Amino acid sequence: MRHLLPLHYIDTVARSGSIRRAADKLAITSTALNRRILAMEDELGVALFERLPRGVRLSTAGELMIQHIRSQIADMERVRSQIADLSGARRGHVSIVCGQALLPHFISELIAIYRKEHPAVTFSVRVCDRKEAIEQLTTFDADMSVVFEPFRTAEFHPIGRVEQPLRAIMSASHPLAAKNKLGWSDLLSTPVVLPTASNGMRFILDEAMLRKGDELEKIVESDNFDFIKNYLLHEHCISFQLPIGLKTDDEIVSREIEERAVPRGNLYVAQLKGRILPVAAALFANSVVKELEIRYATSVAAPDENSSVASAQ
Amino acid sequence: MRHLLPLHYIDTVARSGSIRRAADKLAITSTALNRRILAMEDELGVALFERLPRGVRLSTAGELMIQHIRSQIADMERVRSQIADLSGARRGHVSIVCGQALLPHFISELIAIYRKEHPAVTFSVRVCDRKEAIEQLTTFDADMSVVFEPFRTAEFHPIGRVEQPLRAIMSASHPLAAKNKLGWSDLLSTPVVLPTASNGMRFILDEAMLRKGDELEKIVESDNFDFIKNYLLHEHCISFQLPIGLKTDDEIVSREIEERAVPRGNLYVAQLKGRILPVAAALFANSVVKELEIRYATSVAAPDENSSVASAQ
DNA sequence: CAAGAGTGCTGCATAAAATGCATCCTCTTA
DNA sequence: TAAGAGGATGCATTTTATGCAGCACTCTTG
Repeated sequence: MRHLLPLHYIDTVARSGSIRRAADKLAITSTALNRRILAMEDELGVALFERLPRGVRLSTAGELMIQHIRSQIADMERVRSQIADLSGARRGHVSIVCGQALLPHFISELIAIYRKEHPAVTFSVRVCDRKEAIEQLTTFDADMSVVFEPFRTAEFHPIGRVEQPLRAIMSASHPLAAKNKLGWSDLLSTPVVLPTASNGMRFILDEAMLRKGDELEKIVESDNFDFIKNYLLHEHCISFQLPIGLKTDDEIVSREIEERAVPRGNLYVAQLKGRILPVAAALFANSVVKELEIRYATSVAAPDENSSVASAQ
Repeated sequence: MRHLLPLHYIDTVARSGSIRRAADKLAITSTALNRRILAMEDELGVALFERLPRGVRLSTAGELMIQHIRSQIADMERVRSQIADLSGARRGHVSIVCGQALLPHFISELIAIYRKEHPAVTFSVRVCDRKEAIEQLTTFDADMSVVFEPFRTAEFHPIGRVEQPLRAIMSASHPLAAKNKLGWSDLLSTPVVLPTASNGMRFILDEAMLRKGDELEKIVESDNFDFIKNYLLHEHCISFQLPIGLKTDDEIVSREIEERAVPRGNLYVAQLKGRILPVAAALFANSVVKELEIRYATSVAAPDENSSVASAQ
């Protein structure tokens, strides 16, 4: 879209932190880019960027402007998608961020199902922690997020929610594998491998420890679930996983944990508040919410705000 | 704003219904304008306009696009206003549509008060009926509306509401002026002058007549309140007005009407759903809502949806 | 039925704007 | 103190947009 080229330029500069770097990405000279920015600032009457010795940084006015710019670019994408929808072809792109537990089984399966019906829709999926999720939404880098115990701000707009208890995972040969349900004392009786602090499960566990006044015997910490899973095979210890992240596996087994020991957490599907998603993204978000409710709905499965995804007409 | 010139062009063509007419308004040749539209359609891959023998009309895709365009232009205005706000000067423009009753006293007074504090803010006020109000909002021609018994659609977002009973108005010498409160039979006993069908009061009155099964003796109909008011001085008849539209006046007096005869109606302050108003408009809208509640709040004065105007940070 | 007015569209010459190159100046950092 | 990275600027060049004249078409009108 030609008319929002200037906006795209500014966006790139803001992300790059330097006009020359942005110019490289945009495949134009820094001169041209620089002058477009000067022209825009001239029109507005204020500087959008503060000039620093090592580059540029958004000014306060720039912050206001960049939010407008990103929303306009995203909204144009929505319009394009709706227009494409008119001519029969349901095409478009869906950008998702999700927690690590969601990615390997749940999200991948749903994307495959969706793409079977709409082969013209492409996807990008990134893993991120509970704090990054909302950032990705506000910068319009992601259309939707599916995250366990996400940071919730004013811009965070939940469109679906299910509760997820933590389950203990361990090798089949671990002594605790003999029990069906583990209590707090069981968890204390064995070394544990924990996800890093940015993870939602870790958040729940840290709170549990604080409340109980006990510390789990943390021996290894990692932000990679595959690593954790493999480590359990080498030493007799346990770790944790959400039901949605589990896969039946002979070597690794999972056991229920008493709720009074470790409370359930919430898995949220969310979008940016006030945003109207492109057709494809809205449809996919709906399918995620629906599937979550079918598979994991507990007593109260309805989201706490508004269950309906902003419809795309 | 240079970058949304193409968008403004399309908007003008859509409003004008012809490329040549639009070109006149924009002070460019029809050639240039035509080519910009062709270029835009080429980029999108679909025609935004249907070519008719007597001009052009928005296609379905164009309808989608024009909504995006108008919201983009309006939102840029908001950003400009917020940026101006940063540098201390609170400037901007507020565009209001309101019912005829509101205009002469209430709105004019509030604008004067507001402008005393913010002299750099300009206003435009247009009178419109209950149906036009929502149209003006959706086309972004008005920032806010203050209308009695407006049409309510999905795009209509109330930010304030007060109830208003209808009052009977008549010359001081009219026989009914002797009574303090009029019933349905009183209204039937005298000829009446009615506002036209597009008016909210007329809507209430028509419903009352339908329910009662009686017809008021309608002798004159007009869409102009000044005319109606003057007519009351020439013939012994009555008409109707809202408390907010009344002014103490020796020649014309007003009398309460029993609620079971003619029910109260609602006066709404509203904006377009999902829109973030420019700073000045948001502030003025807030002042209108506040003032309405101070002056006319009944038992339940809170609006039925969300009382807070979308804040402008 | 024919003339006329109004419409969108196109080729070509011209005017305007954006771009790239070389360069300058400033500031940080090793 | 020298080197490097970064933003601004003058000037020639290329790209883009504009205006003029004219075409094909449709509907209105006398």
